[in-house]
Amino acid sequence: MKRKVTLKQIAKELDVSISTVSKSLKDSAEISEDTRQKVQAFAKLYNYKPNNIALSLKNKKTKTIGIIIPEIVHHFFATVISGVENVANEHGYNVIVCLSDESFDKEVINMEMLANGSIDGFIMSLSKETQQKRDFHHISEVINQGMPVVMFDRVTNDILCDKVIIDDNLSAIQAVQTLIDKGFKKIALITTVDYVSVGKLRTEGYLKALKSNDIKIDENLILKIEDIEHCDEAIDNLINTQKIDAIFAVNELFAVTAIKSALKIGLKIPDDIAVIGFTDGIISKYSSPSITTVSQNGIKMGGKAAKMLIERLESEDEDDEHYRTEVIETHLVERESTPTL
Amino acid sequence: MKRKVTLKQIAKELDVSISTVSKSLKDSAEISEDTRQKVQAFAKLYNYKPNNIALSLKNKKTKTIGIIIPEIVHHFFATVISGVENVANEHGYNVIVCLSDESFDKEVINMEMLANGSIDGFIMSLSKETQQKRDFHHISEVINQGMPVVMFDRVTNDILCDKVIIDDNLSAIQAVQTLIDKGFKKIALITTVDYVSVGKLRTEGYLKALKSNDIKIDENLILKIEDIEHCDEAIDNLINTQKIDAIFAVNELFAVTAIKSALKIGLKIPDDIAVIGFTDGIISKYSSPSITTVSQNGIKMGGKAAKMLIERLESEDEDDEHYRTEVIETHLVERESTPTL
DNA sequence: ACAGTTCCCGAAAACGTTTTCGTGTTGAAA
DNA sequence: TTTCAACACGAAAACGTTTTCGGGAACTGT
Repeated sequence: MKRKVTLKQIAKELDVSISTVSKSLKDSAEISEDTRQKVQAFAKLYNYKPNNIALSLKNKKTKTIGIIIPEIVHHFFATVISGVENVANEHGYNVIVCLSDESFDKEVINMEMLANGSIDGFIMSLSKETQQKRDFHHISEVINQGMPVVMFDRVTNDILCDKVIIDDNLSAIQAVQTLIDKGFKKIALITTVDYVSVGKLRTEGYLKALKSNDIKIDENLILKIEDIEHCDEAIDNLINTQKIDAIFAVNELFAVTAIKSALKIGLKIPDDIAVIGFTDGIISKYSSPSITTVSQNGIKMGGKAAKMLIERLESEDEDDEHYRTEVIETHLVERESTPTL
Repeated sequence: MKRKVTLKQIAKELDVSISTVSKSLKDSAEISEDTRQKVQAFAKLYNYKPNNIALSLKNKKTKTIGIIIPEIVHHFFATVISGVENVANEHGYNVIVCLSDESFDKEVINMEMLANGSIDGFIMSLSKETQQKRDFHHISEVINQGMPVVMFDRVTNDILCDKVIIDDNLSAIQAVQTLIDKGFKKIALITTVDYVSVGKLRTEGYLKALKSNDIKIDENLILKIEDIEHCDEAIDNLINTQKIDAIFAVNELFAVTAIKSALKIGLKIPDDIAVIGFTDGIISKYSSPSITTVSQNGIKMGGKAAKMLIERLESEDEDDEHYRTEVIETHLVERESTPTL
């Protein structure tokens, strides 16, 4: 076992100073051709690579991005990481991932851990609990210390920073409008509780779309899921008790559960019930029938977020207070769960 | 904006030495009650937190684990990360994630990047290309430098290190045996090319199961997928041209694709064709019909891998050459794609 | 009053870099 | 020969910690 070699060891071995070794490896003109070659050969032989930690300490830059997300097993978040990783790697950055598990406390702890020098900046999406409590002090604190933050998807207006989102409201309107255009009238909504920012916006979109088409809103057709683990029962109940011809679901889990529920009681999709979901993930694609969804390109979101963060990290003027909010465009991916006209 | 405060700044402010500050914060008995309190109060006021990078440099420990996986958008790998993250956090470790994108070069580059001090140890699963090339020098190099590595799922015998796997062979045998027990005779296999270690093992399991039941092997029923992106055509072809009554697929993508293909030509599942997949993921659960699979508990695998790595990192004798291979048990999750007896 | 403790604190090294500045040697020009 | 520049290299500081060691002051016991 040969441990990593350091400048000091090389210096000792070749009987020169540490500075000389360092400069030689950087091809500094200060060092004679002879010495340079000798040092470089030796370094190559022993496979010298500078120690990242020492560099980080010296440069006060870690070249590492911290990501904090609620869950990684959600396909959407996985794609975002993938997008971040890609762009980060291109720029020589690494990615350190922390999961909040939708818990406020874990989010705070993770942020504090990473904020003490481990990373150069954050990319994050709020946990449910954080959105519910509306407590963002941990984030503003980090920003105050001069560490840039980019929020995506689940964001808040209470924090001033760069953001990457989709237009949840408009996308929902368009999805519901599509259903209306296809002739559906009794459109149900399956959504989350209101404190989840994106759920709320999509719900508002649903309402707006109905209103602008003079369809009266039936509260019985609106299902707000509290407990995601047991959404089946609630959805079964909705489908069994209400007369509906279409469903707009704010995520793909609700959409696929609705489909399974409808199939279970012998309904035909899309003939008896049409379904549009949100977040174009793996479930929608491989469900039978496959599900029409509003695509929410996680790779693009992650990539954009990484780009914004890195630009800020490498920009000249440190504290540019001009924050941007990028809106990623969405589009409807039409599949088997909606009829073709 | 108030930047992070350091020991030096506190020392200057209170007109004591850096050592005194450091010791005070550690409640050292060396420092008088008075001074300690004064320092601690000041530190609290300014929210002092020690700089992780400096600590890493000093302690030669980063308290960070590096994960290298082929893809993060595969649900299985996401669950593994989740498992690692959980255990890691419990022990005060962070997790840095790198994706190889199934590419040998990216795997090597990522390992080299992280190996230069950024992390204390690796948890990894081999990329396809690496398995094909059978070139593992980057891994043995890292191990040689004294950095522990734990491999999971896609492992190799060419490297001596801790490993976490499932018994792919046995699990496949059991799955196929289940199909046989349920009365199926014409069982097709949809698998990967042979250089993917787990695919090969599962294929062997299929063959063994058939042999031990005196069912003769029909090469026409064995489909080896080269190009995963376009597996549809190949699978369509298999189902359309061969008389089969059951399918064993080595992953859930193949399984769900087979189901969609069968449904397309009007076959009933599980009556006309039964299907068992591998890797109990989100697709199998939410497919219609839902898919019977061999569960491959990623959370548990990741957790186990993290535990093994941390144990090694924190063990007394550095280079304990006694490597272990943990086998995570699997079980068949029976769903709608197989008939109940 | 003197030695021996005890108490409290600071200096300095160490981790591995990079970089600034200083210095000794050489050679050439005056 | 003297002077000065060019050249080649080393010392040291800096990043932020922790920890060992040494030493001055005060106190104890004779």
